[in-house]
Amino acid sequence: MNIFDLSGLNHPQRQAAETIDGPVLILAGAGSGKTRTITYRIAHMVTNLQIPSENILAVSFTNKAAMEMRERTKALLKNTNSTGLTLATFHSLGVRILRSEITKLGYSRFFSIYDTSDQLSIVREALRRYKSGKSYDRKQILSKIGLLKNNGISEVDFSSSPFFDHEEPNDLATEYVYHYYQNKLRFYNAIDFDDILFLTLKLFRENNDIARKYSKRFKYIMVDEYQDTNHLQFELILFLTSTHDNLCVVGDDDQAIYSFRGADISNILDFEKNFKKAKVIKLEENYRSTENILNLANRVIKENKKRKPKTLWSRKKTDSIPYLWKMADPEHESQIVIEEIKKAGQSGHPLHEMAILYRSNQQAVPFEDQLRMADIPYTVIGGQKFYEKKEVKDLMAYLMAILNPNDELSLRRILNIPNRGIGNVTLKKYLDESQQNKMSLFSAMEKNPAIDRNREKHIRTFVTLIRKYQGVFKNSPLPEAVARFIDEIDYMSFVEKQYDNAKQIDMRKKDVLSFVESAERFFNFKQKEATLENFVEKVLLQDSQDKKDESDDADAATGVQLLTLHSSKGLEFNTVYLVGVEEELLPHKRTIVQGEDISEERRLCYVGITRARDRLVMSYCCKRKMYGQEITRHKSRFLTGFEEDNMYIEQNREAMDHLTGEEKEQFKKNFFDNLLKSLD
DNA sequence: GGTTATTATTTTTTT
DNA sequence: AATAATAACC
Repeated sequence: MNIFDLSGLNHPQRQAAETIDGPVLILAGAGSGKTRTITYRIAHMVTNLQIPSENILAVSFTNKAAMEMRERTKALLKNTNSTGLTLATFHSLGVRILRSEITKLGYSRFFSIYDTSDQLSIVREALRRYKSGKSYDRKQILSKIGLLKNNGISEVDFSSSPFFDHEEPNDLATEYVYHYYQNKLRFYNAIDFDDILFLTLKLFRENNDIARKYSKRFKYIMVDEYQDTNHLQFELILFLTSTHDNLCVVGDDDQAIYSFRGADISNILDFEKNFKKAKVIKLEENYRSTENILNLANRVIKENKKRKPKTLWSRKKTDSIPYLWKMADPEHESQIVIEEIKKAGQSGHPLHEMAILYRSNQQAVPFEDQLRMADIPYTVIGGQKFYEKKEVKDLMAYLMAILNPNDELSLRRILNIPNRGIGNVTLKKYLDESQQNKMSLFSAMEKNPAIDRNREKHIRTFVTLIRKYQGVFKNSPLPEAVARFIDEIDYMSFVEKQYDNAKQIDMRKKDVLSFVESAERFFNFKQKEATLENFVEKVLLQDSQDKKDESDDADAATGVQLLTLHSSKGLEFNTVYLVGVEEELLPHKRTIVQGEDISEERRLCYVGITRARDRLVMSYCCKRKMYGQEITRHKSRFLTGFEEDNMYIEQNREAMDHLTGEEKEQFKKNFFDNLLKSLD
């Protein structure tokens, strides 16, 4: 029998890995070897304790974290059969459960999943019907609906819940919209992201046997990033542990950064209250950052009041101190940072060990420009989602309509793409027809294609197309079916017609091709399970299970890494450039105006600092364009008030503070020499 | 039915 | 500044 060796763990880590039965809370500070501990724990359970891998469930928050865990576990268990192991995000687990059980809630198993833009268009429709002189903010109403769902409140319960204020016009509008919205979704056989958790919970509540079934299957449950779980997720965990109490949660209250999504930090703070006899294990030794970086991080986070007491420490001593660079504007900022990265790259530092972290996605733009100009490879993590690109969305809408013709939103999107002579007027006629006969738009078209004699042929062709491809997708391999479909509707010609500039066309076509490639990879990876519904789900949940294959041939993981502070959680790099550390950006303007929860912004800053192993450079700009206007900016409050402690060195890069007088003269001379040369 | 011009609105973070 | 929604046009 194989023995899995746990001696590579320190004492508390080992204790965490060996405490298998009963509730366990692992308070894991930044860089304390959290993932290592979890993966070793799993390996210990499977190899040493002979626990069948299908009884183990590990849930994490983001796909990236899930993938990292998956790979590291796989590496530890390479000689053992661990295929039954379930490593998932809450959402992917939810979809998996709903796929096999959702009929009990009156949906068909081929439900569509709607993203934010789909949601917004239904809200817009609802608001148009909700006539009341005043106009409402769609986004505000949608986020209220999200808040309600994340607190387990259905459209029926809203008006009698504490979330409802009958004197607040926005709530009255939300009340109407919420009903309208849910009715539409049910009619379309569609669910939104929040429904994935909401409906899974509903399913468990109404069918205790199903909840017990899953609880019996998952006898050992681990939840990563527990500080970022919300109320729904907490209740799901309660159901999953209804037949046992083998629950191990891992988290760090200092890294709670998802409250905007309903995350409730009291889940972790009250764990010992909610789960009696819970063992608490603290991991406080940081293996990642140098002492100086860690000291700065501790200094920044210290200002937050409501924290679990802990002292992170590191053995890594160095002389180098974090920098704060003062820049003129974002162009200057990106220029200086990229120059620096270029030099580091030339002297042998691997590019993928350097990361640029920022608060909001749009900050990436000037850095991308500079990197492209300097011909340095880079990867932007997150940003515009693959499925948010117009062409991908079109194709996805087709796939969803083929899967679920009741999905009116998808159907309407692609009805006239490419142009097939079914415009708004015809659509209107069929919408009326569908409403009158209480049938879906697609059924209306199929049952009565001749409402308008002139359009009959077009309608028939469209209905036949969808029906035909339902068969094709059933009977041929996914990538073949996708390619054949794109060919049949001559989508590439349509793309060509849409744009006049050749470069644009080229890029859009590439998106279409990578969509096909992604289907191919999915097929190679999943084989028999590469069904249409699984593929659609994968794209929508941004689940990159097949990422490994991707990086094998495309070197996706190389190059400088560009990502938001949010998506940086759980990752680490040798060098971190934390850019835009300014008031109104970090902390973000929105949180300052609302006058609330600045502590979360501070945690965000803390997360950024603690990503760095050896070198940390922060920067801020003196001016920045916003709403098309130039605005003066200031250093973030998170770095003010302790300048004399020398925890970081501030340099004015505009005034070349980092150079000696002699170097400055040399620089100026070189600058003018180069200028003269370029004039020749 | 489709295209273009004008106006209004927008900027946080992710599943 | 850039984009989406609406109105006016062909």
